[in-house]
Amino acid sequence: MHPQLRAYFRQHLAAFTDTQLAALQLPLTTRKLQRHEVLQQQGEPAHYGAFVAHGCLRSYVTDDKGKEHVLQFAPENWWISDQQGLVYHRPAMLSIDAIEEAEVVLFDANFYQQMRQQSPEFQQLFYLLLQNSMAAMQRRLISVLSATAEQRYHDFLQLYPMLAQRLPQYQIAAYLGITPESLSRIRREL
Amino acid sequence: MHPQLRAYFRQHLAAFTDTQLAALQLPLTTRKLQRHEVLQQQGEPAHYGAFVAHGCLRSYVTDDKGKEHVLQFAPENWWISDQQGLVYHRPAMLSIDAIEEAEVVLFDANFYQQMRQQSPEFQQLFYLLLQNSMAAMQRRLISVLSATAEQRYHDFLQLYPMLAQRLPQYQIAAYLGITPESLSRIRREL
DNA sequence: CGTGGAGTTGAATACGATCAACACCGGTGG
DNA sequence: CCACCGGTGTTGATCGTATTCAACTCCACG
Repeated sequence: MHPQLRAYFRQHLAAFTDTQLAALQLPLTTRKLQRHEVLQQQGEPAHYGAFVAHGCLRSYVTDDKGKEHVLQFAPENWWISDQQGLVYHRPAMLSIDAIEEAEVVLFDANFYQQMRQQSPEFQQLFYLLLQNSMAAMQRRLISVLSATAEQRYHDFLQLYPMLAQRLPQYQIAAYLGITPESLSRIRREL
Repeated sequence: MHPQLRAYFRQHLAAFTDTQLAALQLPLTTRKLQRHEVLQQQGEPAHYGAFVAHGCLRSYVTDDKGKEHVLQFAPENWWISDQQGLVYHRPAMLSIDAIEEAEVVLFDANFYQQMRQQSPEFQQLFYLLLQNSMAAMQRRLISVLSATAEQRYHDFLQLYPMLAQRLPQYQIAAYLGITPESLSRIRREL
């Protein structure tokens, strides 16, 4: 198992030692990604989800007008996948690619089941993760529905100051749901 | 247990008979709600989530300008709650009230734990439900980010034709993130 | 060098919000 | 039975925020 992932599990699963974790039989493969390399294409079968060991990925959709909308940024120690596509073996609704050169640990559709078999603690962990993503997405939906572009940008700066540094502006714009031009104008007022 | 809830579990949990379900010790209480009766106030401690036996509830937030934004409609056989508030014993981010006169089955913060103890099938069921809500919320976020008000309204009609009949227009507008006036104008073009 | 991606700026445009007035309808009480 | 009322929905005029399209700068990288 990738050391970064082992460390992650150690931190989130009290009941395991490094040795126990190393002994786990999980269907995981490590892979390096170039900048802009695509892990998954919207519309194609979803083969893998990923744990990001380092670098940064994003999930996004491309609408009919060709505009990209970012759903999630995934820097180190985040998980990213098209859950629905993986679980139900349906075409992915999301594309996933690397914003920076990255190293990821890939898992497939059986991963969740196999983890459950090895320990119910994993299931608990993944339930919590899902719950947190859900809460985050809820907050985001509310903010898109109720706040102006400027407020949303400031919220983003508050919430992810590191990402705001790291990411190109047009990616942030695609996350906030505004054009790069609008974001540029917002930033001018500072 | 409320017969509507028992029927629901029977449908979603293959392994249980009615007798077994009736024997389960779950902390559930049934309650009737008047139209507009508030089950939970944004900012106050989250005591209960609800399974809707009949009628229709909604969860929503009120922003600083006093505008309401609907997160979810919950007609018969839907679950509705402020997950985060319940689980982490934090103030609720959402308000929940009854759009129509309703009958609900309330559950508290321990519900999930107690269900797990009685059978892992419950955990599985709730994981799936959570996954589905997540997917729905994702689709909605994408549609708010990428589609016009008109497109979103048509999507809503497609997805929830029944609800569109049942609900007052201004509730639908609050769900779509537009004003009642705008929705009225959109409907004129038909 | 020079080429292309990222960011900025300006002018015109579009979409939805706001504000105000009014129509419609169901219920309540005189 | 009718008058009144509040809640819901409609319509019009105006306004504001963000988009679009185009041009231009800057800079990293070949």
